[in-house]
Amino acid sequence: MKFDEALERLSRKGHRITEARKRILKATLRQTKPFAAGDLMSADLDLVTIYRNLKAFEDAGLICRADFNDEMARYMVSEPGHDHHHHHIVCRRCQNVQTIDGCMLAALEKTLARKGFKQIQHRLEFSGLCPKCA
Amino acid sequence: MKFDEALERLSRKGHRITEARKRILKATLRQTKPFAAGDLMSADLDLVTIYRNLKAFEDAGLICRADFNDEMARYMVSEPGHDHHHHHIVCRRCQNVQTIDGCMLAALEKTLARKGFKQIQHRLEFSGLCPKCA
DNA sequence: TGCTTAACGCAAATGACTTGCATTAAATAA
DNA sequence: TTATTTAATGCAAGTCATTTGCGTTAAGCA
Repeated sequence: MKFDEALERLSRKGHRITEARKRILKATLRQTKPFAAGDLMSADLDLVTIYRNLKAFEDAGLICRADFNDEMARYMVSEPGHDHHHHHIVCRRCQNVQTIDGCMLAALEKTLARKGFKQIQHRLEFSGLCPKCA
Repeated sequence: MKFDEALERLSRKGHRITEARKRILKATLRQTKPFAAGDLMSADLDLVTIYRNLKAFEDAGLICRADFNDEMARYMVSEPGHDHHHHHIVCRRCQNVQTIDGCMLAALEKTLARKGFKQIQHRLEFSGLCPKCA
């Protein structure tokens, strides 16, 4: 995701482009792993402003939440072109993320649908040691 | 899970059988949906004691955590005989849970392993409207 | 260039959960 | 059975991520 495209998307959603927002956006786009609000912290930014901006970024589709099992919300920068349904594998050591394209759960959802379930959704996250860390 | 078997398992793990523990255990075994600590609250029980007991129950394998996306920990009573790997589908309306036996993700994990990932794990939760609620 | 209102930053609140500590009472040994 | 040990309890207070209130600042439009 490029900085200018991100600004454009924010604008289009009616969010103002402020200095703080630009700084937080830059820090966000710099992230290569799932990150938490605290990871964006810097001396000249209020944490509250970071939280509010993460909400705006999520609203504009710049980032998406991907909680793991720890106690805080994690986000990942959305890659345009990956807007469709997909899953991730996160390295438990280096936290790097790879996208797993395609999803083989349609068959199972169909089975559940046959049993009478409606509006089925799923959340699936893989973790492991990535090739570098293994 | 039967009350007496649960007590037995707690004992075997070195946990004492106290009055408060028995009361919390009874309330726990009464749950049919994923429940949170607060769901076990009652006038004569301290929330702290509930938290500590949930930890003991988890340790003894009586319950297991199954977080959904909300802000608190959820637990489900373990059914003996379902100790193997499986997933759940939770109704987004009535919160009822059904077990999905078997897991079709082995193939995908194999693909990931072929790419060099090690010690792969996954977390998968389905949600939807159950036949009754649909 | 002035107006409206979103966004900011500070302080304080929230809510789930944990920790410290003195007291009580299981489980075990005597 | 009784004494002993130490886990479990209950209260108060503390964490920690996140949210809310509010007065002030400034973005973006008229």
